[in-house]
Amino acid sequence: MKTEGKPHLIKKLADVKCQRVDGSVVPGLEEAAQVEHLLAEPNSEHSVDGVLCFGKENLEKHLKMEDFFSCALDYSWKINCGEVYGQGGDDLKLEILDGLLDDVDEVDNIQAADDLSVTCEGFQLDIEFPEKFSESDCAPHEGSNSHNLDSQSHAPGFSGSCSSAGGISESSVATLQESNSQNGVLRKMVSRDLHHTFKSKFGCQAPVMDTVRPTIEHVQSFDESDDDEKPLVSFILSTKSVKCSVTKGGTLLRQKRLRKPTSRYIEEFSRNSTSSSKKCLKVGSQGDLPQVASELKRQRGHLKKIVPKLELESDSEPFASKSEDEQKRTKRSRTVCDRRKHQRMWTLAEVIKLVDGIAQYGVGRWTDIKRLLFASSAHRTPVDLRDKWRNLLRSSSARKRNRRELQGETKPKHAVRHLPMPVVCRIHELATIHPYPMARCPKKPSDHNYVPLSKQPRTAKVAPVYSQGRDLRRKKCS
DNA sequence: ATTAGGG
DNA sequence: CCCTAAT
Repeated sequence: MKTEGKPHLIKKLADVKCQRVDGSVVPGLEEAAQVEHLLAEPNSEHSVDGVLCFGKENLEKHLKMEDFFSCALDYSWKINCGEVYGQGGDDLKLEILDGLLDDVDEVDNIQAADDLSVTCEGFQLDIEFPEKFSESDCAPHEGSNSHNLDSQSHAPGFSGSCSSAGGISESSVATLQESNSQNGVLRKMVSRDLHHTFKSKFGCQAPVMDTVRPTIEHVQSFDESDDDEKPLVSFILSTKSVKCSVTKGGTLLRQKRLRKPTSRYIEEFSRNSTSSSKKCLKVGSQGDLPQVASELKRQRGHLKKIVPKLELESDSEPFASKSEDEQKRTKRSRTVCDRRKHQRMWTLAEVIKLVDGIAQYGVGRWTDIKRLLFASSAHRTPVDLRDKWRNLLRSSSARKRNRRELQGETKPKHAVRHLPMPVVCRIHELATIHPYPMARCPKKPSDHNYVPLSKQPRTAKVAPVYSQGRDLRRKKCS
């Protein structure tokens, strides 16, 4: 805030508990200083006239602001204010204008926000139809909200509050009270009207200052954590947190917003940097690849933790859910893309190694196999090994079946591609020997005396008997 | 953290 | 190959 050169203001503010003076609030206001319309000029140790003129100059703006507020306050505030201005006593007028002077920066602040009108529309919509959040509302809302987000640094209290009526009234009230906190009469009036309108509107008591404050702080925290990209996402998140308001801390929100994209970006980044050329990956650059992988993994874990919370919060928030859907859609498409890029063919050597490892350590000890046999290949995670083994089993069984059923056929199409017979035999052997629940003894266990698999450290539960190779997809039966 | 299982 | 639930 432009505190310098306005000692009287400082004093005033100090009198009013300096609610806005602490640095936490500043971001928006500092930017407002750049708008520089107002408080520069009235610097002329404003006599009352100066104040008046100044106030009149900005009367329009003020009225606009009223419009803005009235959106949330059902116009009663506007009317009241107009009356006050039109017929009120001079004292009152002066006081109001004086208050306006102090507020002007804030008003301009709001004005400076690119699309006040849009914002107002958003508010109005929300206020007028709080009970029917229909799909049709969503699109315009999102549009307006993204605008809002662009301007949210200017008007912290307003962005992100459009979503729910409660949120709006809360932050609006907050802003109002903030901006009018220097003016006793105005303040009283405002709060009274606020309470009145709020009461008539929502049938309950208007929130008190104390309940309001956390919202503001929260919104601000949202502000500082905002990043340029994904305005929608950030908006939604902020909205959610505003909705569930006071209890939720800003840190959680930040985490949510930061983590999710980050993992994606990291993933993408690692893809782009590594998979641009496969050879490059296979030969070199393995030094930092594991780190990336582990990082990815870790973040995935975080993600897992965080996402459910997110879903919890999103209950019955129509356009939040919609945009979440959007998120999912984009995410899905991206992941599909990534998956393709990711894919690395299993070489025969790898398969053999895997089979060896399984024969050596047993099925299920994928981490061991990975650590001991695939230590050099960073891109094969234990899960990959397991997947590969699964596929091998499936394909081998399929091949056997094929062979048996259609003996005359030339080649079992894609059943097992290019796998040398010995390997397939080994796979089959292992498949019969090792207790991998799904694929074990796919055919007739009765006529086959399979080894009691005593050696296996990780003896799986007795597998249910499956009739066909397709049993891979079976649900587990009792 | 690791594994099983589904997609 | 990815994701998730279960352990």
